[in-house]
Amino acid sequence: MQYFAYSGTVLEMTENAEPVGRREQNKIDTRRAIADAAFDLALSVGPGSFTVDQIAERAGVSRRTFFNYFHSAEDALTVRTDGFLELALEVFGRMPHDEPLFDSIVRAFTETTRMEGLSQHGALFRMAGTNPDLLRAQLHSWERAEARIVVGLRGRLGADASELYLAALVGSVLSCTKAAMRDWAANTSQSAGDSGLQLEGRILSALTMLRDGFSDPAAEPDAVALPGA
Amino acid sequence: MQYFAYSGTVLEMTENAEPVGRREQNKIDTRRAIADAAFDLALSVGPGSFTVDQIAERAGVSRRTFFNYFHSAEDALTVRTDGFLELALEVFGRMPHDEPLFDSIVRAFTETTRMEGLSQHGALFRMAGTNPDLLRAQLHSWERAEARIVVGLRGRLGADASELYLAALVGSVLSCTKAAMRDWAANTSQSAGDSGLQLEGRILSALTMLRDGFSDPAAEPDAVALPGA
DNA sequence: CACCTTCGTTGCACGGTGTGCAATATTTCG
DNA sequence: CGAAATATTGCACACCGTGCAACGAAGGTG
Repeated sequence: MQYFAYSGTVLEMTENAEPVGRREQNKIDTRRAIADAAFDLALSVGPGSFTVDQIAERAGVSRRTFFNYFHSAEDALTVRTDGFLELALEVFGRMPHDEPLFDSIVRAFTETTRMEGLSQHGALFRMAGTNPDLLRAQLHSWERAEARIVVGLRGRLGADASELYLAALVGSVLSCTKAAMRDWAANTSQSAGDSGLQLEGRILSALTMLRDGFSDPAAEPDAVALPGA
Repeated sequence: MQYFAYSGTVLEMTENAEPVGRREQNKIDTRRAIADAAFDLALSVGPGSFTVDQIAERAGVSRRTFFNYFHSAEDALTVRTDGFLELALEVFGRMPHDEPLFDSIVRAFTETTRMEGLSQHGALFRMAGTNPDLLRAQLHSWERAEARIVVGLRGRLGADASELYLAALVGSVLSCTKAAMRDWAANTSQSAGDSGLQLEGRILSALTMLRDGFSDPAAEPDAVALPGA
């Protein structure tokens, strides 16, 4: 129950509401313990090479309890992806509404890259390359985020935007971010100290391409400066 | 073995190479029979509400043979999605290389909507909305297509384009197409005779938004004319 | 504190999944 | 035809995902 392999992850977003009882705190701890156990196992023996029983045992819960929290072993590995996207949406929500939309989007994602445990995301992306089930779980995670972001963006854009516009825009933005993260995960060693900056640059590049309608195939990935801060 | 519920699907693309022996033809038939059986069941009892054994029985093969062809029940339902995207890539490959890239992309997708069995795609999209596993399988299908299209596009653009540019562009194009198909599936009755045109219009709208960098949230979804033909 | 209510955890059972393996049936080719 | 190549099938087995009922730990009330 009290298993902590990676002390700091994205999960503490849910710990903000201060008056949290033992019950809720226990659930948060359990969820974290399971997610951490799953991630540890995925790192050590490889994704898809371990069973739910192993996760449960390592997390100190029963097999049945695992399924009370997650639908599958792969789902336990998308907690971090979910957290990243949830955080990005939250950051986006705090952007001033009079700022140009594109700048808000870019800043929401680039500032989110300064979160903790970024290197774990790289590992997850690389793992998804060799495990179809994990890839599907991650794609689903992005898909869920897409739906939430559409809702958030509709509030900002109002009734001017059609549903098709919203879906196409959000889908494209997330595709570009995904592409940036994949490129970053594939071409960055996990021990690079400045990997956060490398990711920021790639996200900015991809989103700038999007803003410009992909009119310049020869756009230099790293030749753009970051806006704001 | 000789089960044919839906006579015409996308699958006959693989039947072009004429000198096909008995062995190969049998495999194609079996694959089709399984896919059709799965689709029939999904339509009649709903996705996720039937077992692999039922598919196998309806297709006239053993349970074990089903797994020789597909990983899961949901995978058998992505055959049509795979076919659509494969066809789009093939059509794109036949576009003249001196045509503007954007026009080629739009034509590749809009012309692909004239394929047979289009209404089945609408049904699949709607089913994915109520079944997470099916949704994941479909997302995976689009993901695989993305990888193939990147390869095809790299050949056309040459070394000018960075990997990030390619991935972001293809991902965005597919996201827009996906958004168009979802919007179409959600807002079009399956019995509409002109549903193909409605889909074409939506794809053109979404891709036009993409080309313009999503600069106009108030873009009229249906106010654009189709290029070519 | 005692009591009761609420709710999270656990074990159990059961049907379904996905795959390795060996036997069998079918196609291909000399 | 006969042998090699390959597809299908049954079987076994580990694992998955969930309903259910029993148990136990918070939380509230007097």
